[in-house]
Amino acid sequence: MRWCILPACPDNGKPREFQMEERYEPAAVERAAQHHWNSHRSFAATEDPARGKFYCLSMFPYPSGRLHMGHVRNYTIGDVLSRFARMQGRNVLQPMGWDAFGLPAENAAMANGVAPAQWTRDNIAYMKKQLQALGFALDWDREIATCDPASYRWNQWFFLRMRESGVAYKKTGVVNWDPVDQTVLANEQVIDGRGWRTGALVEKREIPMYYLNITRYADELLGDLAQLEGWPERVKTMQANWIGRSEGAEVAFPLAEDARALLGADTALKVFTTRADTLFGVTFMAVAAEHPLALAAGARDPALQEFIDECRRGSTMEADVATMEKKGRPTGLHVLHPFTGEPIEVWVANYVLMGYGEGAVMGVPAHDERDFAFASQNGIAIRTVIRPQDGSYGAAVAPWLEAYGERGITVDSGEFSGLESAAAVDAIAAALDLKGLGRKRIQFRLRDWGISRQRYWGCPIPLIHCERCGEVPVPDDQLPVLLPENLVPDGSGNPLAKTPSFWQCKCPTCGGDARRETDTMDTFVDSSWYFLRYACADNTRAMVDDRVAYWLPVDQYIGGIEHAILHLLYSRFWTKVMRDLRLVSVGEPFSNLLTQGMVLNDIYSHQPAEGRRAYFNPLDIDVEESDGGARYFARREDGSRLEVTHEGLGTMSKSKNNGVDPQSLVEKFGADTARLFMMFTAPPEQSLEWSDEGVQGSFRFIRRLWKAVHEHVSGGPAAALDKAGLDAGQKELRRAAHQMLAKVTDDIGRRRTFNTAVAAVMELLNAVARFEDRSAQGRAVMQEALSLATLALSPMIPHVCHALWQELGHAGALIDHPWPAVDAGALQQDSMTLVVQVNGKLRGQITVPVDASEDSIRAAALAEESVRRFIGEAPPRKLIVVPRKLVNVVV
RNA sequence: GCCCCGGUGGCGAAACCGGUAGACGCAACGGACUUAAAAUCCGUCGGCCGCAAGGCCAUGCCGGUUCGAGUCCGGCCCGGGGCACCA
Repeated sequence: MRWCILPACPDNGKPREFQMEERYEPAAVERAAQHHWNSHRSFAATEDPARGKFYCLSMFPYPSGRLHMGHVRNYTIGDVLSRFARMQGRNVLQPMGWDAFGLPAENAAMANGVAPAQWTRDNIAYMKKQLQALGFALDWDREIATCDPASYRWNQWFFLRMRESGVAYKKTGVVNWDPVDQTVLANEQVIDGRGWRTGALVEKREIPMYYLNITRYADELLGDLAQLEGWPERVKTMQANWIGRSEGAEVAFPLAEDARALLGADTALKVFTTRADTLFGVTFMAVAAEHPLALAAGARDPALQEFIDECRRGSTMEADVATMEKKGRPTGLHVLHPFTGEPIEVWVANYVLMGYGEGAVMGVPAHDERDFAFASQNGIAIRTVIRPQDGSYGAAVAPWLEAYGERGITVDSGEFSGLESAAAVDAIAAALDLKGLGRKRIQFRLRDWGISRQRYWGCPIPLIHCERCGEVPVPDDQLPVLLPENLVPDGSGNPLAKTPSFWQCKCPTCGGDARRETDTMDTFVDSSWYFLRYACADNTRAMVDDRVAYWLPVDQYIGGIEHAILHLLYSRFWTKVMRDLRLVSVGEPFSNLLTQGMVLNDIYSHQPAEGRRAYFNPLDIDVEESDGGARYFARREDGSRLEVTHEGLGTMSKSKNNGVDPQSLVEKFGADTARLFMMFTAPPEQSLEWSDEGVQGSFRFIRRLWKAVHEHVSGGPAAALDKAGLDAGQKELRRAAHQMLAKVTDDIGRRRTFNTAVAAVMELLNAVARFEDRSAQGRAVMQEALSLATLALSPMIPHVCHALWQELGHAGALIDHPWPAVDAGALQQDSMTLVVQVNGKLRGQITVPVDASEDSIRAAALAEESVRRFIGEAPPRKLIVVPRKLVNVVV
């Protein structure tokens, strides 16, 4: 360690926080910078109506134990944008908190016997230290953890308001049931249709649950997407498809004699269809296994009942349902065609879901691919009732052709024959309406949001069940319903249901013995409004206050693309409900959205003959290449090796054991290197495949920057810059510096491509290294270039820039310095280089004055030697001049 | 299965509105410095042909539009995300 000779500081008499060393020592640099920010409370945000606010929000983490690279990437992006906005004069709020309820805490409890509360709070403490070490410009005064009663009491309070307004209601829903553990399983806990701990075949079970009526807002959630100009198009497309508005018709098929005998005379089998024009092609009906008609038929037919039971096994996941073999059984019951009165047999099919639409569909094999497959497999008639406009096929026969599904002209459809599809839909719907058997209707794919969870580590639903009074809300003045924090789940059901001290209570209405609700809320509830709470985190008397009106909407939201649908849709919905209950004034919570790509890593696993699949960290894998491909071996703690399967790439997660802990990176290279690496490696929206290499390069760059400043300042203070008196070389470096600044300003501010911003500063630093002019003006230009580089990099690597700024002799801390302005004069050039093509192929270059006329450019291009060689004697057929870019000679 | 996104040198990437493909960095290789190593600095670095000048090929695959396509259109293959109880 060596001390250098310090240059005098021109106008800064303040003592140095440390002496500049020749070597870059990240630990000392980061300690000093963080000390400055903390002691000046640089990031504590206060409401100031006079200043333009900038609410910059990153999705809060689940406190899983340690930060992972996805967090570092996410929070560095947010920090760069926050610090950039701050330098541009905005009043910035960048808060942080913890999505602290959820399943992993219960899993950890089962594995280690630690109470979820303790585990969660320990994790929060550790991860908070990690976040602080990374130097994020966060206002920690507003920190919230969703497992704190101060936070979740407002979930409960607002749930009761939603219940009063009818947004929250109760109905039955389907869950995964593990018959051995007697417990409800999350989809994640169902593997190949079996419970992850017991291996037992999972059953579907219907239980009462609370729902939020998000479908009431479906139209608005869809329509308002158009306002969200600051959202990525792909996210809006995904949400629009998820909401899935479709225009169609509801059709009621009256029950035939056989079905009426079982179900009563008044009922009809209702379906929704977007293809009412194919109504005369219906040759069967399919209902879900849980449909009343199926249940009634099953009761008198043991073979059918067996099939219904089979349908009830397996998972509730749509991906499973969609990929499983399509099966069906006839019920022997019939419904009547609404126009012809012809009997149509009703089938039970495993691909029809009770939760979708009416739980029943009409089968038109000739014009629907899935119905076609089902009919072919089960020997059901196929009746063509649509002819394409060009008459390109006669009857629909195997194999299925795309054309069968297209719209056209109706045929063999009674009085509705000969109509174009759209007209046929209108005519048929109108006729159905007259008969009272149907009407046009809009159907959404979106389903209501079930929020009940039969789990411990979540927000208790504030209801009391009384035998006399029914379901009674917990009075507001008794909120919050506190979650006991000392329970340890064992995997067999909800511990709350086994804890009488929790559920035993008195009815608030009659005072008699009553039972408290033991279900807790989906954790998506917590994340649907946490961003509002940051604005007023210390308010113990109300969910929101005036400060919410100041900060909302969020100006920039940053988070993983995996949240493109559920979390973002639920938050939009929740905000609209709060608006309708007059708690907030905005209808959309997030003005601008940046969806960060996932950080991916290899996944290695081993499936033992019995028990759970084990995952191994990529760091513990040896790869052996051979002719037949690669084999993978996991090194185990006892020194043995186990051959494992490479499952491919996947998002870094605890469950796949493929996370990379940023801690070692920070300890070895410092926070700035970790931040720079994440920003430089890929553009933020793109997924990033992890690799250890490359980190060195980021560290090396910071060290080169440090060295360049050190060498410069050791030459003493620089003279004042005389812009008009520069020579060509000085002008060139100055132009490079301002070009860099223009690019970085645009890349951070508009394009949000931090990788190219870093590359631009690297290029400038390469030019600085080549610049050997040590004259007074040479050093003045150098001083400006290094100062601009420091400012430009400061949102990304704030610690080292804090130190370098002082070294460059500037008064005041960098954190309080505004973003610099580009000097247009520095960018001016006399000549420019144009590319010359012949028939679109690059053949040469010409250099012309910037103000050259098009004619002189044409002449110069044609005179260029290699162009003449390629065009030969032939006169050019066409000359294309693209201003400031190129000339293309076409022969 | 359905919806969304991506695929460019050995690797991460750049090319912003259809106009020089590979900026910037990593790795590798050659050299300088060093007793040595590290660090640092200089140079080479898509493929093929050529002594060179230069030419040809090349942005997952096949086809199209255009004076000109990594970029636009159609079809396919592969990878990733989501699919409502992981968060």
